[in-house]
Amino acid sequence: MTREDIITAAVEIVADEGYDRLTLSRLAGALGVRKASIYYHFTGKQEMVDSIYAHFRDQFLNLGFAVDFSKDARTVFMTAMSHWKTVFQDKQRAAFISLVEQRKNIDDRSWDVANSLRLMIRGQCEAMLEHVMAAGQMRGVSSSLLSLMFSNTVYSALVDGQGDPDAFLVSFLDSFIK
Amino acid sequence: MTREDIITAAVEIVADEGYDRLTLSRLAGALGVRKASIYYHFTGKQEMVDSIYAHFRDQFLNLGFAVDFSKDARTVFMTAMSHWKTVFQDKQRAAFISLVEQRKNIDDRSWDVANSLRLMIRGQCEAMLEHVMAAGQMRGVSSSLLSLMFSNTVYSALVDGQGDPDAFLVSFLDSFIK
Amino acid sequence: MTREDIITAAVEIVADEGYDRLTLSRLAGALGVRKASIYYHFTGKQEMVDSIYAHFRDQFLNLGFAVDFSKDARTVFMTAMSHWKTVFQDKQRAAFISLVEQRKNIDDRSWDVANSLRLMIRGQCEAMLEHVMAAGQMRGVSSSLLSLMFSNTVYSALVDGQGDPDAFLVSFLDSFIK
Amino acid sequence: MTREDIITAAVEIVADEGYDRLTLSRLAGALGVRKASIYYHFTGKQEMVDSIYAHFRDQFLNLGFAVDFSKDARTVFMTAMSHWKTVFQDKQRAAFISLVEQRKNIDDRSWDVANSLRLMIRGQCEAMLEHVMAAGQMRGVSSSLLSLMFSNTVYSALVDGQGDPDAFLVSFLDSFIK
DNA sequence: AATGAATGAGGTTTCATTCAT
DNA sequence: AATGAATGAAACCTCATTCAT
Repeated sequence: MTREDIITAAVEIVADEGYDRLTLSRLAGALGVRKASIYYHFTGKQEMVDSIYAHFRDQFLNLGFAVDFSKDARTVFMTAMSHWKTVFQDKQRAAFISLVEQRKNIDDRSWDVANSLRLMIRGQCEAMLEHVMAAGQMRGVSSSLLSLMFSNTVYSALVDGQGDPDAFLVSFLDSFIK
Repeated sequence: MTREDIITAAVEIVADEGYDRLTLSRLAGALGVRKASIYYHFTGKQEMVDSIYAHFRDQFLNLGFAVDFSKDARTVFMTAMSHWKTVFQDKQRAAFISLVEQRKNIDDRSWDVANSLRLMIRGQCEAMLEHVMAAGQMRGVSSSLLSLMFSNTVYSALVDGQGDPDAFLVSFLDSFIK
Repeated sequence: MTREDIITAAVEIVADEGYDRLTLSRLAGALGVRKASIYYHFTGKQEMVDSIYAHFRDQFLNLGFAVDFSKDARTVFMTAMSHWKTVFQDKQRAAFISLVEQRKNIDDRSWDVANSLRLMIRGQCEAMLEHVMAAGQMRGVSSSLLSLMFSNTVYSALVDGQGDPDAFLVSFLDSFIK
Repeated sequence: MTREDIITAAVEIVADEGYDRLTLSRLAGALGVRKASIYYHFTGKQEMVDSIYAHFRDQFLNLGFAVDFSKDARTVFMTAMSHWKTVFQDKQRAAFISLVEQRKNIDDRSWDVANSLRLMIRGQCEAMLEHVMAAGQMRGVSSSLLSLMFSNTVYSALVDGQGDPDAFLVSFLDSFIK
C-alpha cells in the first residue's frame, strides 16, 4: 500500500459517498488494511487530505493542451473537447473534481482548483475563438462573451453531467462557426 | 426557538463550514441552547435534515415568475434577472443552495433541487427568447442552444459567484437582442 | 457524579498507579461510569488535570495555622506537627501531593506546589524557633539553619514516609529545646 | 547505536518530559533511528526499562567513598560533599535519579534506589559525625539525629535543587563543628 | 544492525441519542 | 420548552510489537 493508493481510495470515497463519509475506518476498509496502517504513511487525516490536493495539483500541471491551430475550426474545437473529456473524465480526476466541487464554497484550496479548471476551459476556448475570428470564420459576437457562455456550458456538462458535451459542441459549431 | 430557527441556523452552518460540520452540538451552540433541546422540535438529526429540504421546497414553490411579456425584450430580461437575484441571493435560500450544491452528487434529493433550479432559469430563458424571436428581435441562433448557454452562465454567476450577472446580461443583450 | 468526584478519583489513581496510568478508561472504570460521561463535566483530559491543581490550590489556601504561641515550646511544636499531619495525611491531599511529587521536575505547576508546601513548614518552623529563642529556651544554633534542616526532615517524613515524624520531633526537642 | 546509547536517551526523556512520555517513538526520534531498530537491542520496552535500572545499579556500585578520615573535620565534610556532588550531579545519573524520584511511590524498585541513596548519605554522614565526635570536636547533639537532618537537607539540595549544598555545609559546620 | 510496513490494543475525543426532570 | 446527565458507537490517534528484508 502506497500513499498514492490511499489517496486514490480516499477521493473515490469522497466522490461516491460524500466528504463527510471520508473516515479512516471507511478508508482502511476500502484498502483492505487496518486503520492504524494509514498512520504509517500519513501523520494524520489532515495531512492525508492535504496530500490529495498536492497530488492532483501535480497531476493537472502535467497536462498539456495539444491543439493544432493550423487545422480547421471544427477540428480544432473537437480536438479541444476531446482533450477536456480526457482531463475531466479520467476516473481519478473526476473523483477529485467531485471533492473540490463539494468543498469549493468551504475551503479556499478547493475554490482555487475549481476556479482554475473553469478558467482553463475558458481561456483555451477564447484562444480558439480568436483564432477562428481572425480567419473570418465566425459570426459577429464578441469572443469574450461567447467563451464565457461556452466554457460554463462545457464545464456544467463535463462536471455536473448537465447534458452531452458532444451534442452541445456540434450545435454550438453549427450556430456560431461558419 | 422554533423549528424554523433551527433550520435557519442549520443551513447557515452548512453554508459556512460544510455539511460535515453540521452536528447537533455545533447547531445547539449556534442557537444558544443545549443539544438535548433540539430533540423537542425534531425526532432526530435525520428528521431535521429532511425538514430543511421540505422547508425550502415550500419556499421555492411559492415564488412566482412575474414577468410581463408585453414589455420590450431588454426590460423583460432585466426583470427576469432581477427575479433570479431575489431567488438566489436571499441569505437563507443561498445557504440552502450551498447545501444542495455540496450534496448534489451525493444524494438524489439535492440533485433534484439543483437540477430544477437550473431548469427553472433555462425554461424561463427559453420562453423569453421564443417571445423575442417571435417579435423578430433576435439574431438567428436557436433559442434552445442560447438558453442552455445563457442559463448555465447565469446559474454559475448567481450560485458560484462566477462573474457579475448584470454585466453578463448587458453584454448578452447587446450581442443577441436587437 | 460531580467534577469533584472525578478529581478525587483521578488523584487516587495517580497516587496508587502513577501519572502515566491516569487514563479516561481507567478513571471511568473507577467511577463506575462510561468514559464519554467524563466529557460532560470536562472539555477534555487536560482541563480535568488542570482542575485538579485548581481544586487543591483552593483547598490548601483554606488551611489556617492555628498555633498558640503563648504555650510552652514543646506544646507549640507538637501542635504544629499535629497540624502538618492533618495537612499532609488527609487521604485526598496526600494523593494530590503524590501527584505533584511525581511531576515536580516535569511541570512548573507541580514544582510550585511542592515548593510552597516545603516553604510553609520551613516558615512556620522558623517562626516557632524565633519565638522559642526569644524566650531563651534554645541552644545557640541559628534558627534559619535549624528550620531548614527541620523542615526538610519533617517534609521527608510526611511526604516520602522517611521515618516517623513524631519520634523525630521528640528527639529534636530533646536536643535543641530546653 | 548501543544499548547504552538507548538507555542514556531514555533517562534523558524521562527526566525532561516525564515517565509517561517515554515511548518507543519518542525514544527512536531522540536517537535518530526508527522505532523497530530498538528491538534489535532489547526484547521490548519492559526489558529496556529494566536494563535502565540494572545499568545504573552497576554505576552506583562502582562509586567508592574515598574520604580520608585522618584529615580535620571541615576537610572531611567538604570532601564528602564534593563526592556527593559528583554522584548526584553527573548528567546521566541525575536523569536516572529523576526517574526514580518520579516513580518511587509507584514501584518498589524505584523506591529501593531512592532510599538507598538517601541512606548512603546518611550513613556516611553518621560515620563522619561519629569520627568528629570521638575527636571531641562536636557539640553535644546526637549524631544519629544530626545525620538524619543533615542527610535530608543534603538530599533535598542535591536532588530537588532545594538550596545550595555548599552554603548549607558551611553553615552546618560553623554551627555544629568546632 | 537497522528498517519498512503493518497491526491489535487502547488512548482521547466527538457524535447522535435517551430520559428523568 | 428546555436541560442536566449519561451513554454506545464511532471518530481520530498513539502505543508497543512483529516480521520479512
